[in-house]
Formats: sequence, C-alpha cells, structure tokens
Amino acid sequence: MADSPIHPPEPAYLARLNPEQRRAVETLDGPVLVLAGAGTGKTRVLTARFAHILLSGRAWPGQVLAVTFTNKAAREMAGRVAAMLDRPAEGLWLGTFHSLCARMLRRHAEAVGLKPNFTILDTDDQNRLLKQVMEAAGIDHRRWPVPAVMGHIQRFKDRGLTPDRVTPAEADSDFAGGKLIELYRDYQARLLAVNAADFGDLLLSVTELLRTDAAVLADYHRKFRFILVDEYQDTNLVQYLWLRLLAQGSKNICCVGDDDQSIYSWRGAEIENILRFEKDFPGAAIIRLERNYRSTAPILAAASHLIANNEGRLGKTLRAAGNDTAGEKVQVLSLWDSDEEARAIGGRIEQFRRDGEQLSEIAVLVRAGFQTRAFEERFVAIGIPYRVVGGAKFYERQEIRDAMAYMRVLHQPADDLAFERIINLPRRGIGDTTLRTFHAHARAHRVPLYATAEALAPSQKGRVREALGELLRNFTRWREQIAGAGHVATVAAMLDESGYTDMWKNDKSPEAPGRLENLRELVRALADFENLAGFLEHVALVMENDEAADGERVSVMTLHAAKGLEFDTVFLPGWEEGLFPNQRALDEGGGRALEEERRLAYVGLTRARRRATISCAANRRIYANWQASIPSRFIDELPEDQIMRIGAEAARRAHAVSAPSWFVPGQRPGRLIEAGAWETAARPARDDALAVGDRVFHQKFGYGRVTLVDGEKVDVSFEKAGEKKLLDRFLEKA
DNA sequence: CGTCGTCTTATTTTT
DNA sequence: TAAGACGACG
Repeated sequence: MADSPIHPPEPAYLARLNPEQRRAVETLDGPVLVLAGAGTGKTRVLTARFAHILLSGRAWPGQVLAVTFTNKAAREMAGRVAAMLDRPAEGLWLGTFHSLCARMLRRHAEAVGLKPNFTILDTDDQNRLLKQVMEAAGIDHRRWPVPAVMGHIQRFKDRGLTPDRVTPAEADSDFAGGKLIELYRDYQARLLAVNAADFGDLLLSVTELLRTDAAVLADYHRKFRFILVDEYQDTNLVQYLWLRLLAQGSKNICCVGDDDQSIYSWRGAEIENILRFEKDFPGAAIIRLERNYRSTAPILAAASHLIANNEGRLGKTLRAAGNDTAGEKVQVLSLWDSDEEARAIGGRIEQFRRDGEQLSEIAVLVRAGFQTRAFEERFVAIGIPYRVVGGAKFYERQEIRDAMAYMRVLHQPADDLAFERIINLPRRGIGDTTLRTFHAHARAHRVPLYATAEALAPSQKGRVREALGELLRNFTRWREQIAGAGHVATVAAMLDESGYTDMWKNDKSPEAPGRLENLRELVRALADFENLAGFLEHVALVMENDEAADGERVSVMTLHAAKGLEFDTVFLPGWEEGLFPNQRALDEGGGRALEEERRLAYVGLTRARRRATISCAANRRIYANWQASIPSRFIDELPEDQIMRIGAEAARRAHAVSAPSWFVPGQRPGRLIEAGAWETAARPARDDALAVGDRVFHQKFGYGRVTLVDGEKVDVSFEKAGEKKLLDRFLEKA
C-alpha cells in the first residue's frame, strides 16, 4: 500500500468497505434503509456508521440511539464501536428495544403509575398473574388456557393497543367468554398494583407516553440526533411506532434489515414495516447490500432461486463477492426414515471429522425442537460431541427463580408474585388457607401482600405467627444490612438465613448439588453489579444462556435460533411437506405463512459458507405413529443445476435427466451414504403407474387402497394406518 | 401438604 | 409416545 502524499489517510473504519457499504455508512442525513442480504457485512456497516457519526463530530455518544433485538447483538456492537473509537464507549444509548425502553420507563415511571423500582416480569410470572385475574373474573382457565389469553394480550401490546385503544371488534368476541378486553384491563391494573411491567409493557407504556406527553417527546427529540436500528424486518407495530415517534425529531433514522429474513411474524413482527419504509419516512435513501462475502456460488444460487418464489419482496439478489465461484453443489438427500436421516448425517459428520474439519463449524438446523432428539441419540451413539443451542435457560431454573424472588422482595416488597413464591419456601407452615386470607385482605384494602402479612402476622396463631414474624423481621434486617454489608453479602446471608440454602442441602435428589452450585454462581454474578437494582434488571432483560461456546462440538438448533450465525457446513434435515413448510403454520397463516416458511429455508441455506446438505425422509415418526411424508415443495424450488440429488429423489430425476445423477464419480455410494440409505437411494421411480383403486402394500403401513393419484404422489387409504400421502415408489402392487 | 394417577397435548420463542 | 399439568385423594 503506497501512501498518497495528497489525500489524507482514510479512517480505518472506512477503508475496507465496498461502495454500497460506504454509502450506507456515509449517508448520515435523513432516513436511510439499508437492505442487507445475508452475509453482506451488515454488522460492519452498522458499527462503521456508528463510529462515523461520532468521529465526524456530528454527535456525542449520548446523542445516538442504537437499537438491536438481542443482547448479543447489542454487546457485539458495543464492543466493535469501542474498538473503533479505541476507547470504551460510555454513555451510549445502545441496547435492545426492551432494555432501552426499561431505561426510559424508569425515568418516567410515575407518569404511567409505576414506581421507578418496578419489577420486570418474566413469562412465568405473567401467566401466574393472569391466572389470578382470570379466576377473579370467573373465566375457566381450562376452557381458555392462560397462555392463549396471554398471547392475545401480548398481540395487543405488540400492536401498541392499550386496553382503551382496543376496539371491541378487535377482541375476538367469543374468546374468553367475550371478556378479553376486560381481562386485559384487569391484568394491567394488577400489574400496576404489584408495581410490575411485563416485556410488552416496556414498549407499550413508553410509546403511549411519547404519544401523549409532548414535553417528554420533545426532550427525547432534543437528545437523539441519530437513530440506528438493526433487524428492522423483525420489528412489531409498537416498536415501529416508538421509533417513528423518536425519529420525528432529527429525521436521521437508519434501519438495517432484510425482508427475506423476516421469520418472527408469529411473535408480532410485521414485515410490512420494512416494506413500507419509504412511505413512512419520505425521502428515504434505500441502499442495497448484495455482495455476499459468506457463501459459495451454488449456495447463494440455491438460496436466491428459492426465495425468488416469494411475492411481496423488496427485491435483492445476492452475488458472490469472493472468487470462490467453484464450491460444492447443494446436496439433497432422500432417505427412508428419520432414523436413517440421523445415521446419514452422523456418518457424514464422522467423515468430516476424519478429514480434519472443525466440529464447531458444523451445524444441524431443524425446523422444530423435537427433531433434535434423533440427532442427539445418534451423536451419542457414535461419539460425536454436540451441543443443543437454546433450551432451558439459566434464569428459568427453579432455584434461580426462587433466589430471584427473595431478592425481589428484598428490593421491592410490593412484588406480590415474588412474595407469594417464597412466603412458604422453604416450608414454614404457611399454607393455602393462610395465603387465601391474606389475598382477601390485600384485595379489600388495596395493599400489597407483604404489607398485609405485616398487618396480619400478630393476629395469626402459633406456628404461623412465629414463622411469619421471623421472616418479616429477617427481611427488615436484611434491608438494613444492605447499606453496610453490601448487596452480595446480604443476599448470601439472606439465602442462608432464610433456610433456602438448607432446603437444597437437605434435598437428596440428584439435582440438588447442581442447584446449590447454580446458587453460588448467582451470588458470584451479583458481584459484577453495583447494586441489587442493576442485577435484577440484568437478569430480567439481559441474562442469557451461559453455555460457553466451548470447544469442538457440532451445533444442533432450530432454524430460528440460527439466524445471524454462520458455519462452514450446514445440514438441513426434515425438508418434508407438513414439517417444513410446517402444516400448522400453513393452517394458521395461509399464503403469508408459506412465504415465511420459505424465508426460514432461505435463512437456513444462507447460514452455510461452504457446504449445505438438505435432507428429507419418506417416513417420520411423529407422536405415536409413523407418518408418510413427501419431499418439501422447497426442494423443487431449488435450481436443478446447483444441486445434487442423492437417493430416491435422484432416482426420480434420473428418469428425466439421462445420467443417474446420484452416481458420484470416484465415490462409491456405500461410502457416501450408509448401506441402509442405499436401499432407498437405489429404489427407482416406478414405471408402472398406480391407479385409483389399486390395492397396494407398504413396508410400514401394510395393505391399503389408492384413493388419489397426483403424478408420483399418491393418497392411500391403509387398512390399519389410515389415510397417507406418499410417493408411489414406496408402494408395491398387491 | 404431598403424592399419585389421569388427562392433555405436542412449531418457531430475539426480550 | 412421553412429558408436564392438574386435580383428587390420602
């Protein structure tokens, strides 16, 4: 690199950007939408833009609002911005929608009827609270499951609808006996009563405040000169409203996203937000990032071809930026059943391992959680280290939630849900009857349970009075202790002196030692925070799976969990009609849902750098019995010249194409797929077409009669197994 | 208050 | 099939 004497050296953060990326970084004024395809350097653009705003002197760190969906993304951005600035970035308004809103809401808590130390409830607490509300309203929670009612309430919140804003037409009139709005209203009242907010409230309350309080809004307008938003395609309506309100000030809002990766509609995300951007923000610059630095040409071609089947896209075509235009074709494996699928994939991974590939660069991405099981079993059997990403979280464990409840009561005595959880834990002889009395009293006098307990303790009888008195005295003492001894020592003392630790020490179950270890870990984590409030906020909003990405393991996870990740080698099993695209999704969401499923497939494919292998099984065990399945329509939407079909699918194509395309020169099929798989692979398409009424035999389902023929897909009514849709080649004429 | 048995239900879950 | 939730019962 020769130094130019004329031009000053470019800042490092601009130097390695391509022209589009550079435009996305340097277009600072006015609204900007950056359509960033998978692997096109989105994060680099976002952080470079952030750095550019600061280093060009356009704003101080505290004048930039940077919003992400995940804590991980926020952390990453913070780290990279700090690195670019060459100093720790302080005073940033950088975080998730929820953490930023929590920060705002604590400042303005009184304005919405909360105290600044309000508790942020998790799903479990939400449901418990709603259940109480439903019981009070006389709604049978068996007929109308609590999570379902909660789902409706959440959807209202996602759409920025307070109970007052919900029109009766929008509340499904039969649902919950027509009392949905009423339940919503009661639930919100209960939240205020226990000084708590749920996740949805964080956004809803702040947005409502910005909508109705011009002074507060003007304050934030003065404050934020630039707004940056990541993953814009996943915003829901209330998040959009929140952003739009805040952006009315400076108009400098930059949203980065990819409409083709919108996969969270079922959580309230509205892909329309990104599709409508130009209308919502007039004069917006639209910048497309289409140079993909991640995947090989065949993978990109497959992904692009597939996603082109969607309508209503903003339209972008990924191009390979690197010179790696060679690359292996995407393999499409057809297998007999799900066990064979696990064996085949396990076998290939073993081969990769022998070839010296890193297991941490291999991922199995499934549509639904239950699919992981077959892989786990297989990997255990053949000794492949793996990790299932997602699953039970640290803070969802019972002992952690219990300990958290103690801390919540310590910090915020009005937290009824927390108090209820620990009042008799460990057992203190304070049973249902006592609690019911307290509830009645609390409700009647509109005071928290804790205050009720204090008021009623002296009038209780013997054991209850003693135990309750001791607990309450202890809490008073612990609260006094915090100032002197500090929150870490106090919490440690609280867990011991309350008898909670002993409860687990005396527990003989095999999990008990682990739980004690988790509790110690929790207390250790407490030391990272200045005070209890900070820690509680962290756990509610930020704490995530502490599974360190340790060592050499294959990752197994859902497609949703894989968004944002990349691997050299990606396996995509279960591409079958019904599973993927998922029948249930289709039933609920129709054509829109199909497009979202397709986007999910697109996300899956674009996770792969070098190799992608799709597979489908002809038989899958779902619940009790075997289901026949036919290959996913998405397989037929792949570009034939970029894929290599192996197995029954190949045999089928072999009819149309002259050479048997499953034959890989120089590679014996037996090595490529296991013997069992070869059975399937070798099974040719049938040349004697079946007709309606034919009696047929199937290996798993026995005898049946053909009821419908659609090319090679036939419906059969089996004598024992009932109606099935399957490929004709698995049937024999009987 | 705890245990046992029955019933239900089974996609995805960034916060 | 299998796990989790809930209610009845001891």
